Parts: sequence; C-alpha cells; structure tokens
Amino acid sequence: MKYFTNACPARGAGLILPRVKKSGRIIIPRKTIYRLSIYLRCLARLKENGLDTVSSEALAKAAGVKPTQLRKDLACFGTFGTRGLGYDVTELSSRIADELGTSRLQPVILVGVGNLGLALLSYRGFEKEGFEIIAAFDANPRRPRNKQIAQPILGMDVMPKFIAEHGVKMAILSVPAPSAQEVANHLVDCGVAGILNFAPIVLTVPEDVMANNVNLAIELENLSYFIRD
Amino acid sequence: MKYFTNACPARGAGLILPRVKKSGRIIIPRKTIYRLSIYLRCLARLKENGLDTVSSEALAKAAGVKPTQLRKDLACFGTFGTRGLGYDVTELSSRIADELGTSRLQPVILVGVGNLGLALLSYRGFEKEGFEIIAAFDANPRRPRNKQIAQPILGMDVMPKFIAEHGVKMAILSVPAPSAQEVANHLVDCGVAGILNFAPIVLTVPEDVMANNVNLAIELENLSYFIRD
DNA sequence: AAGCGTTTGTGAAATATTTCACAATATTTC
DNA sequence: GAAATATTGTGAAATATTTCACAAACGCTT
Repeated sequence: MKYFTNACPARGAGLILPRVKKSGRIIIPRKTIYRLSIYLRCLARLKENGLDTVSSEALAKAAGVKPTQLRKDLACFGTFGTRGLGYDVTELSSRIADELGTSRLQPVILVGVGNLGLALLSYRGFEKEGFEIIAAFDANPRRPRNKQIAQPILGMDVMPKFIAEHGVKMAILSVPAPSAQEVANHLVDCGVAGILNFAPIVLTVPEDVMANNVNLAIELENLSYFIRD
Repeated sequence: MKYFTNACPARGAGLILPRVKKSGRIIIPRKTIYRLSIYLRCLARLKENGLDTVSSEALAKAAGVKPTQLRKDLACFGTFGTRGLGYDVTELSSRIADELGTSRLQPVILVGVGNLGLALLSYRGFEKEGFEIIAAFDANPRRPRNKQIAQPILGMDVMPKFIAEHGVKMAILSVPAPSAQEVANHLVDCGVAGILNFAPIVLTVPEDVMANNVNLAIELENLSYFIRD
C-alpha cells in the first residue's frame, strides 16, 4: 500500500497517513490517472496480438515510461501481478478499467458546432473508449449539408432539459473564446461536472467541477520551444 | 536567479549549479513553458482592455495560478517587474514571446487529412499565435468538396522535398493509429523535430525529436474519473 | 525628502513525484 | 525438490515542483 505525508500537517506532527477523499477512496495523483489510461490502451493492443501475460518492463516500454513507475502506479489501487511471471493482460485491463470507471458508457454533449466541433462530432474514436456524444448544441443550430452527423443539433434553450433528462455529467466545449466562460457557467448551472474545454481561455469553475483544457496553439508553442537548440 | 540541484550528481558532490543545456541556455521546466504560453494569452487580453501594468496577483488570477508561482516562473529567465507597481504589460509580453521564440512565424505541415485533420486545416486559430499550416499531406490526396481550404493537399511522395525546401520543423500528425508510427518515422527522416500527435498511440521517436500527444479519449477518461465522488 | 503602503524577487521549507535498491515470491530447469 | 532465474511490490532516496515568508525596492503622499 502506498502512503503519503498527509497534506494537513496540524494533527499528529510527522504522522504518516494514506491520503483519502471524503468518499473513502484513496487519492490517486492526476498524472497516474493519465498513465493508467495509456496502460489500458497498450494492454488492449497486446491482447489483440494474442499475448496473455506481460511484464512491467514490456508494458512500461510500450507506454513510454519506466518499469518502476508502472509498478508504483498500479500499487496505488492494488497488487495484481505474479512475481517471476508478470501480469495477466485481461485481468489487469479490467482492474484498471474498474478503477477508471470506464466500464459503463458515459453520455457526453458537445456545445459549439463550428469547424472543430463538427469534426469532433464525426470523430468515431470515442465510442470504443466508452464515451458517446449523444447531442450537440449551438446558438445557431443549423444542420450542415453534406455531412453524415448521427447526433441531433439542438438550440441552447433546450439544453437544461436535455441534460437533466439524460443525466449528462460531461460536456465538450468548442465555442469561440468570447462566449466560453458564459456557456461554461450555464453548463455548471445545469449540473455538468466535467468540461473538456477547447476554447483558448482559462475557465473559472467551482471547486467541485473539473475543467480540462486542450489548447492546440499552446501545444505547438511548447513544441517550438523545445525543438530549437 | 533560480538555482537547481544539478541532475548529474557525479561531479562535486552537493555542489549547486544552475541547470543549463548544451546550448548554454538555462533549462526551463516544461510545466513552466506551458504556463508562460498561458500568461502570454492573458497579457494579450489585458492589453486589449487597455491595461498598461499588471501585478503578479492579478495576472496569476487571470491565468489560474498562484502569484508566487507566476513570479517563480518569470524568475527563470529574468526580472522584469517594478516593485510596488507590477509589470509593464507590453514589455512582459514581448519578453515572454522572446523566450518562447514565438516572435517569428513558424511553418507547420499537417499529415493525415481525415475528419480531424480537415477541421484543423480550416481552424483559423493558429495564425494569430505565430503558426501557419502551409500544406497538408495524405496518402490519398483528394480535395474535399464544399470546403474552403487555403492550403494545398499533397501526396506523401512529395513530402521530403517540400519539407526540405520550406525548412519545416514541426508537423501535426492526424493519421489513423495503425500508420502513425510509420509516418512519424518518415517525418523524422525528413528532418522534422517536433510532432503534435493526435493518433491514440504512444510514438517512439529519437531523443532529439519531441512528440507531444493530444488524446481526446484520454482527456475524457480523466474527467470522468475525477467527477465521480 | 522621509515615511508609508505595495509588490517584486528569492532562499528556504513544504510538498509531490520519480527512481533506486532489494527483499519477497513466483516459475522454470535440472 | 532444490537451485537458478525472473519479476513483482515497496521503503527509502533522489529529484522536481510548489508554496511560504520576508527582505529589498519602488512609487506616492505629504
């Protein structure tokens, strides 16, 4: 079992406790969660190739990390390996999937049907990972010509009702920057707890809401910095 | 000036040195570089709003970080503030832009003109950030109907010549997962030093090449983990 | 020009993350 | 079935990053 120095230093100076959430689960660092997602995809490919077991060394190499890091990551929520042999591919997959909570299908909505939003709508890569964009919303909900879009494109006015009826907890935000914060507030009011934000601004959201940012210009800028030597 | 414990512990045990690259520049942590990009965008908005100076507290709030972190980030490459007053918006902008090397326009190519690639081609958000997608490549270079794409869409066979002639150093990779590694190898052979990878696999590249990954399914998975409590 | 309020810059402390080193324990071989 | 080999799980060390705390420096007011 992994232990952390507890973030609250007040009680019992020097006392070491496992760090836990209010819900009782042990906190797993965000970086570890990202890597678990990567491990899961590597395991899927290994399984396709007919492998039954895999060592931490092989899996780590496939995921682009060090073997010890992989093992430490797994140690956050259990011990699944067999010493001398490695991990059972199928079992490890399902344990990680359980931990990530990707076992059930999550409904997602998309807000902002511009260039990028439209591309994301027709992107078929989410479903096999456990997510489904079930509807899109736009202030000006025109159905694009010459496009095979399976999802309905609805007006912003019906969004609250839709979110409540379908139990939507996550949204992809691909509106222009100037309206992003306003729309995000609206989403939060409707009960959305996770926002994947493509607008190039810093969203301000309540503490119990999570906003992940994907900013393509910043990614390019980052690359450009590190390649000039 | 900021100091690090040097990563190489061999010479002069315990000796503290500023961490530098072969080129002589001090290494700035990757996370700091990301934040510098964010500061730059916040400063641009402040300037639009007519502000001349800004305190670390105000800028940090706009960027979603703590004031001390902002100041430490800036301390990596100089001291630009005026005590008691704050930072000159214009000056700080240009200093950060200089450090990031975003002053000149960078030519970028895109490989893989599928749904996502097409959307990125028509995305007008890069240019004003200093990047321009000057051409796209695809194994099957058809020009899509009903789309206003300014860039030429070329076959893979002419890619090496194009890269050499235009001094391209960065590429956006939006091909399907199975061919991503092969195409990446090809790009590296042609002299590309930075790859922004949208394919959902872990790329293996030489040490002097940088590959940043954008994986939308993983971002969603990450959200979904942290919102269930 | 001296005092006051403000805000930067930074060494040191606190926290977080990664890596090391190796005991523990399984499989395989002879 | 004992020895050799392989590989996990993990405490401790090393490294990295963030935050604190406060001296130093500036502008403004009087």
